[in-house]
Amino acid sequence: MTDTSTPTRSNFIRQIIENDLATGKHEHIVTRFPPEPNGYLHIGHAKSIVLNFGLAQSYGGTCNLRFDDTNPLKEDVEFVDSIQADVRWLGFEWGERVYFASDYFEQLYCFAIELIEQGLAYVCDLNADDTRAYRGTLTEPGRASPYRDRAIAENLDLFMRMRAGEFADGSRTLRAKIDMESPNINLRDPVLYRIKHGVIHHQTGSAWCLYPTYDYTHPLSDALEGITHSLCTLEFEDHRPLYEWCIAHVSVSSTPRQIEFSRLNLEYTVMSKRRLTELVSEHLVQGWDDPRMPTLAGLRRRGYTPAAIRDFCERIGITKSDNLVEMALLESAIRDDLDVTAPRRMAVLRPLKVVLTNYTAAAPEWMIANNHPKCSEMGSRALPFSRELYIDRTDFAEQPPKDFKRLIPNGEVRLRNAYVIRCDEVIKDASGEVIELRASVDFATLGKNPEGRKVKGVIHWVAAATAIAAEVRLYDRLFGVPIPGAGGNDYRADLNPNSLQVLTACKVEPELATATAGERFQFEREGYFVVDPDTTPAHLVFNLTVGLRDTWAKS
RNA sequence: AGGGGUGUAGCCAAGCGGUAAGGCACCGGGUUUUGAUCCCGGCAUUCCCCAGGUUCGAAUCCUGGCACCCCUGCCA
Repeated sequence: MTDTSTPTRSNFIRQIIENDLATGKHEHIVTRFPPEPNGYLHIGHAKSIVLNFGLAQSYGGTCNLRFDDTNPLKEDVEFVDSIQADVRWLGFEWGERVYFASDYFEQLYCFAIELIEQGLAYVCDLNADDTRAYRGTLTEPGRASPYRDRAIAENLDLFMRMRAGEFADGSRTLRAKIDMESPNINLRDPVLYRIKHGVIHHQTGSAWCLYPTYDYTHPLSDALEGITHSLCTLEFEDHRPLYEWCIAHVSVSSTPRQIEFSRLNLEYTVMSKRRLTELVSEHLVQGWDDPRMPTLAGLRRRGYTPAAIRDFCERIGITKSDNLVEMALLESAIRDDLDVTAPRRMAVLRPLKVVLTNYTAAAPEWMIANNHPKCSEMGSRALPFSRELYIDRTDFAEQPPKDFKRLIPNGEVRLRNAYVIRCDEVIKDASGEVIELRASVDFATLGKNPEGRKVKGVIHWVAAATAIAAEVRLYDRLFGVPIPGAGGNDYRADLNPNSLQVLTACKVEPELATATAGERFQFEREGYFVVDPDTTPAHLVFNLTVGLRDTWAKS
């Protein structure tokens, strides 16, 4: 497993575990990450993964990967595969401990028989609508189902026949007999089993037409696996009494403890599986791995590193309070990682030609450029320099704003890793647009500062003749507002129309010719970029991971 | 007859009766051939949702309010 140990801060779950270990309640802990294979993992899942696997790691315990596959209608192997790939990518390994709740279907069925025999569960003939009507409301108690007091023998017979496929979908359920008047709606005789004919379960095929519900399956799966601490999100807090009820009334010896923490909310994105699925199926994005998506697949394609995502998860902490985390925190985590690991390169995103009129060398001159300003072990590379170059249009201004320190008419600027040049002439087309600059080189400025004056600006460039064409995809936040869909609006209306900007005429230094998908670089003065899988030998494509901090643009 | 949670700076978050950690953001200043990075400094001057109370002493304990979130799937 990747060394995922980072200086961890205390949180209430760690305190509970430390106490359980200190008092001898547990000798070692067992946690689990229990995704339902009905969608791709997102950054919110990463919080849970890092928590569960991280806890096991730091306390010498184990963490199981368990697919909570109790609803075959919504699930698919595509997702069991992508989930495993994503957890591995994040840096966690589960060894032999990958399980499926469906592995326990037979065992769960036996437990249900136990409940029936104890008079704690019954077959109910109410349909879905009637079940709802009998349940009561938030402020009114429910009423007992007319089938609640069925004889044990009849329940047993009916339940077996449910399994045998004698009854239609929705015609009967197995329900726990708890308390129809409980103020906690989850305890008003919750459904334990429902009938689903004709669906092919991705693991069990057509072996079953009876499927257990989450509320019944989850606690017992935890108990069967010997989970000590079952961590889930806040909305399951109300389910905890039912979780404990299930474990208490069947013959399992282990008693896992459910602990709830608050889910991650991130500004300018959506995290619900329903919405993410819609974005994909309605082609509002280009797929689960669209670089604008908060999915792990999307973040990976965007250029985020596993280490940065883990770091982010540590930074946000674990509590029970509602939260809305700023995008700046995620961006800070990836910048911190990439700043030390990404080799530097020069790439001109919006090329403007510059001709150096006093530069007459026929063959290119080779400049030496460090791959990293602080890490000499990352080496250096040779950069061709020649009479015709490209600089970025935004690095030249005829009418410079205050404190502009790039190139202006008759002004000087340092070409990074090369000479200081002076802009002598501005050439425009008929419409008045600047199409070329004529400049002259100060040959005395290679590797040293000019005498008697200070040149403040430094800009990047590429030599025209040897430049390589590239496509660069600039990404911005997927939504234009911090909380999409706030106030009951359709979240789709909040999509940011400018979340993707494709630049097709970029010029990059020749060193980048051999870059392969997944490689990350810092394009100096621009940001961090990753080579997109769409790249071919003939066509380079880079994705913007995150821009450099830009204190100039802010003011 | 409702129940379950949560409230510490712009955001995240430590704190667990002994006098408000840290990170992000922001604002200065220094270094710099990336307006990056890095470094230094500032950022809740009795304040922790509010009001009472207990105490030598409270963000921490008690009482009463207020605000926000979750729960009426045969979803998870």
